[in-house]
Amino acid sequence: MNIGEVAQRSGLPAKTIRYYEEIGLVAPPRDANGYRAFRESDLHKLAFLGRARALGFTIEDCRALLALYEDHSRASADVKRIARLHLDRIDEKITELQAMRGTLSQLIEACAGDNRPDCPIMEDLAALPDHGSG
Amino acid sequence: MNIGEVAQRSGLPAKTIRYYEEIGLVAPPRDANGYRAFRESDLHKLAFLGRARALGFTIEDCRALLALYEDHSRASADVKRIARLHLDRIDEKITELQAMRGTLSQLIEACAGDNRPDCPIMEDLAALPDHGSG
DNA sequence: GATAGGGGTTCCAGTCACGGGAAGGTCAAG
DNA sequence: CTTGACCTTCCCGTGACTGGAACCCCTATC
Repeated sequence: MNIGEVAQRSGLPAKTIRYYEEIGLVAPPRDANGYRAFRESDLHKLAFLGRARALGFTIEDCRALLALYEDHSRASADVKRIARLHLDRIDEKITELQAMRGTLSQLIEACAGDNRPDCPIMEDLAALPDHGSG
Repeated sequence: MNIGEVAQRSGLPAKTIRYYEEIGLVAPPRDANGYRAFRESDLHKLAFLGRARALGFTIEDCRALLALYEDHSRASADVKRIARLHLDRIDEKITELQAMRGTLSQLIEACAGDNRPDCPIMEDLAALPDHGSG
């Protein structure tokens, strides 16, 4: 398979596939003309990577997961641990975003949104940070 | 004020303040020795930027907000519009993360997490993408 | 054999919002 | 005069790609 076909079947852009080769996630052999010659196993790895990335795993997580994917004597506990750590990161991010969301939506609701300059959003942003002297 | 004091009072790292100068968000004059000489107004701008960034606004949003901050004949509607667009982006991100969270937590729950290789997480990741022929 | 097009290849630069660290100038205190 | 804390600029690295230039390969057509 050339890169175009693999791109189509894995759902990844050709650029991304080349990048994954560069960082050592896949290592397709080359044809005599220099073209990458992807095997079915490469396609499966790339599809795996695409799915893992879609779930938000970092590239380094993906590298670890791919190693476990290839390791038929793996322990599912290892997979689960990686997934759980990632879930924790996601929860942190969600919490952070929801905090922003809370503040923002309050401010937006309080803002008249008319042609006058007075604006609770501006007032909030303009507040100097607390130096907490107590 | 030198950069150290402004950093402390604004809560921003000196590095970040220099970066904000570089991209034109603040323009403190210089002392004879080449040191940046921040005015109170610069401090206020920087504190404003810090707060806006903490709410997740992009630098370009910040640039626009700062212009409105300085514009005493602004319309609060303009502020509100920027904030609302940002809120929409936050909501998108939250939705995306919650989708990941949903899939991941299901998979994690279904995974035995023992020393056997069988693992629903791996099975999910290994699925080839649908080519949707119908 | 020339040409057009649709593959493929490499390499370089840019993204976003900084952070780290080197190499060097400045200032107040002892 | 030295120490040490501050300040300066400059350049590289981050994560995970994306865009584009310049070039090669292969097939089909005239």
